[in-house]
Amino acid sequence: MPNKKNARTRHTSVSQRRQVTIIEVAEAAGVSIATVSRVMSGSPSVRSELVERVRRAADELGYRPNPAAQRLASGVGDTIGVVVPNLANPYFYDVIKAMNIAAATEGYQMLIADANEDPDEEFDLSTNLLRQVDGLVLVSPRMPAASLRRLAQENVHIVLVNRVAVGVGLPTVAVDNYSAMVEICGHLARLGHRRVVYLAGPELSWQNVERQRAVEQAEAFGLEVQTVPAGASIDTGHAAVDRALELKPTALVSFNDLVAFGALARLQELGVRVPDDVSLTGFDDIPFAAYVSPSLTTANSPQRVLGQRAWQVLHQMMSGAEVDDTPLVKAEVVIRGSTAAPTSSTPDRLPSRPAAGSAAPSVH
Amino acid sequence: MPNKKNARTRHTSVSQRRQVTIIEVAEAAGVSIATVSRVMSGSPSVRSELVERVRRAADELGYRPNPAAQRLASGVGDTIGVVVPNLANPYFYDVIKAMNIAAATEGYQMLIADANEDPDEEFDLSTNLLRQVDGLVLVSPRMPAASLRRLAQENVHIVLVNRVAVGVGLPTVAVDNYSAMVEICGHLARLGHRRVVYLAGPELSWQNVERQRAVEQAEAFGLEVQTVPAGASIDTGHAAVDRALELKPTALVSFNDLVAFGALARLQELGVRVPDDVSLTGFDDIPFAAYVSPSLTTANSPQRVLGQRAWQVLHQMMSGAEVDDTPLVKAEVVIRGSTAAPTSSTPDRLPSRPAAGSAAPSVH
DNA sequence: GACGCGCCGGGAAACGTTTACCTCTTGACG
DNA sequence: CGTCAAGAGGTAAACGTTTCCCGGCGCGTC
Repeated sequence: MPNKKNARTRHTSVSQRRQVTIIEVAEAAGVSIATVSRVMSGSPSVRSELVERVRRAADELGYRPNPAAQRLASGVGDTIGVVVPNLANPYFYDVIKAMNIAAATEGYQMLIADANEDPDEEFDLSTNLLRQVDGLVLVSPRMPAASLRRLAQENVHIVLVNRVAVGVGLPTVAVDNYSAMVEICGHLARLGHRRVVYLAGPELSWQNVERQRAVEQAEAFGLEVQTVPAGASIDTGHAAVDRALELKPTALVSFNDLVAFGALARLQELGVRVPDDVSLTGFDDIPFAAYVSPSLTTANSPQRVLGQRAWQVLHQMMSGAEVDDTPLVKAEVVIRGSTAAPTSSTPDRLPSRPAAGSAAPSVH
Repeated sequence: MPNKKNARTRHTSVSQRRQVTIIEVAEAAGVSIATVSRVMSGSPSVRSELVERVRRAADELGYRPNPAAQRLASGVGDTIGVVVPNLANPYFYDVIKAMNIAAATEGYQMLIADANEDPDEEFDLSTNLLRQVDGLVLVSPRMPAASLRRLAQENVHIVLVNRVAVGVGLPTVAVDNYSAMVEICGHLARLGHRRVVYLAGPELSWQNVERQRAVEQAEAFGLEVQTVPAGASIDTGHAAVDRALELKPTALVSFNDLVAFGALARLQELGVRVPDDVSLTGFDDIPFAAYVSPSLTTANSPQRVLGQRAWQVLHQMMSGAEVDDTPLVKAEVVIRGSTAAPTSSTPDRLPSRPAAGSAAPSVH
């Protein structure tokens, strides 16, 4: 048995100390397990002397109740599930974080699942989670309304974040995407933009539908709008730019900040200046939107508020309370450096950087 | 009973359909519950005819095993726990995401806890999680070695990410912070920097200790190093700049990218140009480091690799296998726009912009 | 001084699985 | 033709709680 050249330290099996159960505590304290259970759950109907004795016994033995047994016996637990389309998107983290803080305060934990932008996986994950949590939060779910409806019939409390689904009967907490996007378009129109390309998000995303609807509505402002699919991430935003530029826009309206970042990177690679040659907007105002260069004009989607409200609503439901239907949360447009008036009349994207004057040759 | 002015839609209680249990399936299929259990867990010792019958019955009834009962009876589950210092730090996103993908492939779920940079909370959360998961991943834990040792004695498999703790006996997956930071310092020294301030991370962070050790070692390069505490987030980085500038450095070496972002913002507020007046470096290379302006010189800490390896190691432990001690993962230094040679000889940080005017008041 | 009512606390039945153990059947082999 | 082994599947005992139900006891009331 030649010893391997690779040093291995044996991190072998765990110590097999058996778990301390309620029975041992009961024996140590000289009471019945019922009493121990009562003490642990703070029932008022135990003499304080016994409470004391049980507490001490539990401490000394290092007793900690078995959550699986508790859940099985009582039917309730202390865990909520969260399903998000993509764990790499900072937008969701702020929502999750806020929700987690709120939930943790109340003693709840979070089981998190990443659906990878796949509606089917999303549904499957939700279905699985259903069985082991007391409540479920679906953040920006992409699954069809029919799927949502099926979930709604299950034996769990569910709240939707950033997805308004009519006729499904699930309480919802969402941002007013439409108004904010209209405002962004208004801003661009006022700057004098005419040809705009919308870098569209996931087709099945409600937020995308809303934002796109807003952009298209902006033709009322005299904007000429075209759409190019661009996903929801940096990569996909990056990849969409070339097609978008073929449409010779003066401004790029991105589905979200990530897409805008990707677009920005690609534009810079191409030598297209922002906002000089083309303006660029994002959506969400993730913490980094202020730090890119140029800083991003975007809409501040209040993730914290969403997270908190989502928990609030879920908690109400779990407590059997009637739930207020929360109105859409306003998103505030924040104007930064990535938008400006278009330079020439009919600006053609031309990477060439003529001296200092930037007289781009007019094409088309 | 005046009706409220606020429209409320009653999202009342959940439908009280009782759960379908294994017993009903057994009855429907005309077999014992043992057989159902065997079929569900894919035991080979069941006639295929029965398998078929049970499957059909289960499907028709919509049977899904109760996870709590399974866990209680079998002693194992399909959940791992993850504790991170701060869910809002993008560095962790990719680690978590990679880990989640790997784990999900194997049918495992993730219970996530955010310790809020608090070592005590970290320990408590870990202790809680212990009881309900099959494995635990502690990402960049700040808790003292003694606490880790206590956790190590518990009845669960634990792996540490980015925390090397000797004498604790916990397998570890970590980045070679030291070498990368030495390299960063070398880069600065080569550029001609002499006075450097290290914007230090959390004192209890192993990564900070390593990085700081590297920076201090850089005095061998002729660097004069001073340290200012700066936390791990944008805010704290922002707040630390003023104190750092009092030391009149030509370069700021940040604990991580977030701190660097905060510092950058503050520097810009103060009119201090980067890298002209002062150079700035980060660490981690989070996805946004390339997009700030100036883009950030930093070290690429391979989060994906860490996440994958962490799962790998944990999985090995859970399967009872012996675990390879993984070597430190290399972090690659990536040089971008935020570092340059210091301007004058003995550069007093002077925000003043010689050419274009703007003589900022010299602060002490 | 008996009776009844609250409070406490114990006994034991769930909760829904997994799995050890046992029985029965069937086929092979001597 | 008898014996034995192997395979299939059923019975029931865990797993560790919660909680229903009930008995005992002390005290107030008539």
